Amino acid sequence: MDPKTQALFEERARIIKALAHPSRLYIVDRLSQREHCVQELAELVGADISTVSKHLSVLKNVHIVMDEKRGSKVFYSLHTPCVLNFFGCVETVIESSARERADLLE
Amino acid sequence: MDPKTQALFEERARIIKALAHPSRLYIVDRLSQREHCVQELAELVGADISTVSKHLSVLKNVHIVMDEKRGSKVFYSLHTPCVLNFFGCVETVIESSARERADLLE
DNA sequence: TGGCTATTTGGTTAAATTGCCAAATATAGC
DNA sequence: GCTATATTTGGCAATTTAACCAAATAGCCA
Repeated sequence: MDPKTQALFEERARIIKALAHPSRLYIVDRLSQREHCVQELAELVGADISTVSKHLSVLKNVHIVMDEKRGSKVFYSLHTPCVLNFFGCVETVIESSARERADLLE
Repeated sequence: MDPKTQALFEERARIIKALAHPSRLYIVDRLSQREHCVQELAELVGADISTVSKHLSVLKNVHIVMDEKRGSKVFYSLHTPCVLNFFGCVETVIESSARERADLLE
């Protein structure tokens, strides 16, 4: 694989990796409805605030979310809502493997 | 997060995690053109055959690829070509952050 | 059968990820 | 300035992931 191609796929993997965690996917899902501060997200996810803060920074590093400080709170929102299209594709994969399992049972 | 929701997002993450590696993304890309045997993919990726075989089994576990044994070779192909839609979304994210960097320079 | 090729699996090591706690930082209000 | 609230950061232990080599497995053909 030539260096340029490698760099391209590494960059792509970096984005996808940021999404490759249940809590982060859930955060993205919640943010698709409306912005939330860290505390709210921590409660929704059911994890320590510091843990959620780190998840958010992972998402921010690849520009999937953005943050805005208002008062003492930091509000997060989707910066690239296009990632929601991922879910549709993922559902298709899940359905496809479910269908396959069903076929095996027949 | 209730157990059912959690299970859903864990399942989604499982699919996305399978794609979250440069070599695996490249493999999917190559398989989108045509089927390949393990040896060919190992050469394309530039890694040990056993390494590529393991990457393929990760992709097979989530039904992104499928394999078919013909003679002594195993040919892999895309089982859920829909994952190619991912790339478009990922490109958008990359462009968006590139645009942002460009804005900062102005 | 024996040897050859193709692939998978096991083992080991290094690196990355995750989660929590505690400490540091920043902001608001008194 | 002091205190309370909100968030980030540092540190650490546990888990997972990735890569290679070597060994095991499977199929082909002489």
